[in-house]
Amino acid sequence: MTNPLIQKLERRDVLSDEERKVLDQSIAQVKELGADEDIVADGQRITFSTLVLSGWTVRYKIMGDGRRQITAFHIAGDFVDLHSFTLKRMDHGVAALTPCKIAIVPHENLRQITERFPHLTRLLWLSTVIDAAVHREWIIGMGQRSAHGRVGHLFCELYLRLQAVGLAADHRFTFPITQEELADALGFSTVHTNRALRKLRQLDLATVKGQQVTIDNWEGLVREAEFDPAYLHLEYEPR
Amino acid sequence: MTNPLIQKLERRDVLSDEERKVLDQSIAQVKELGADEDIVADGQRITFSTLVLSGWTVRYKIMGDGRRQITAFHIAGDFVDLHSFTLKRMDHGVAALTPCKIAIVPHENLRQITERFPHLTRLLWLSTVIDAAVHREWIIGMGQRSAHGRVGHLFCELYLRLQAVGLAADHRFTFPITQEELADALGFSTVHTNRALRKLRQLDLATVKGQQVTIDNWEGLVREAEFDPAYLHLEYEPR
DNA sequence: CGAGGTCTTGAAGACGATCAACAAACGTGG
DNA sequence: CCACGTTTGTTGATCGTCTTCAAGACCTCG
Repeated sequence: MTNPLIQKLERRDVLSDEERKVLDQSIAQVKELGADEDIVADGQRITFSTLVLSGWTVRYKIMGDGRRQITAFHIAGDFVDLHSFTLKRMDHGVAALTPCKIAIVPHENLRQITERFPHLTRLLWLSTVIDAAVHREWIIGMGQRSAHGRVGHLFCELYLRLQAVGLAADHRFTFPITQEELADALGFSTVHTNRALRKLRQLDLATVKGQQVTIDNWEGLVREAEFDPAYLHLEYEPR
Repeated sequence: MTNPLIQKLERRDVLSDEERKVLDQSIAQVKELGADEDIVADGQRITFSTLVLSGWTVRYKIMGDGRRQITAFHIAGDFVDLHSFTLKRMDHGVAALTPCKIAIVPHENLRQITERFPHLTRLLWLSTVIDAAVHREWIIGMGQRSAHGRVGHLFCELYLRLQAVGLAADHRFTFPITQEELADALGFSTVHTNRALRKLRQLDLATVKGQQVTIDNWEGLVREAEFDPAYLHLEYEPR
């Protein structure tokens, strides 16, 4: 199996053989996790970062009253907490949503990449910067988009991200997320989330059936959700 | 005047004389801007980044119907669009809210820093990663906090950020933002924003008078807004 | 001093939360 | 393979939050 991070980076720039090798060698350990297992705890001081090889994970924060806000979904190729390399301490938790395979990359190995491989460093930096761009898009959605627009926007985003690592095609993808988890990401109640999904169905834009999302009308959904893929920065560029 | 970026970075790690010098020399030009002037346009291909030396700026996105979502406020020492160094293309606009003094840092100079100064590179990377942490906290607020909690949280954040560059003390700071702009950042109507401010006043937590914010009860506001400064990563650490 | 921008308040209506009940799907043990 | 319990999804009803529209007060700066 090819390292999905390499696949993701090569979508945006050329990697040399040496860079690919360094990335692969930076992995100290591969682990398997069960669904709902914690990967990193909020507030934890940390000396390694975690790369998702397969499965879905989330970043989240628990509020005083027990409510949860999910701030990001992560899939194969995503470095869930690469930011902890410079931050040193987590400001949120990370958990597996589904059974996952993850790679542990010690911060020391990342530090050596920054010392010796400037171009690769810029690409890793790019990954965290794209994460931030996705965060901004979520802020925009939460501030300005309708409920069903928010769900639709997320579906568009996930479809393109999954497609970039070969996990989606034909406007369909596996979505192993309960409505409760989706609600925690959108900042809605589960009831309202359910109604937003119903609205997307009624508008013939997207359908969720089991763990399968089908985008029935991509153009229409893009229009309704005001989705502009620019923020995912999927273009090939020298960085 | 000392470069406020250096002040901000030195709050988090040691800079060598050489690193300070390199940062100062990376500035190609200093410009003065009037209030409401655009700094960078959404979608623009860009070859330099902008550092705020004084004044307030915002990142924002305009929706199809003309509504605006502000995704970040920036003050002295903030690199408004350092992320464009790796992204190459803007996915939002940046504008001056007040008259500003800004420094232009060509991407070529940043590239050379990544080639020759790994530690300084990590600190610049850190800046973008803290931006992302702030974005996440905004997502959490928009998803879970009450209206006045959201405003209060923003006040706590801005107070600490301003304090870190010597622009606030005694739980007061200058806040040159209209309620309309504040509303665009919170994702509220101006009317509701006004009522959230009134509630903070009624709870004796914070008061806005003219362009001055006074936090009347820091402990109380921190509790009410569930503010935990950890996400600002203001600690001193070797990075 | 007057005019435009900003702030404040009231009232009506839309949107989203909560509570409650039931249906459907899933998984586990018999 | 079926039965049963548990989790997840769906819908209705009621209530609170936030938006919109509208009007008046307060600045501030030419």
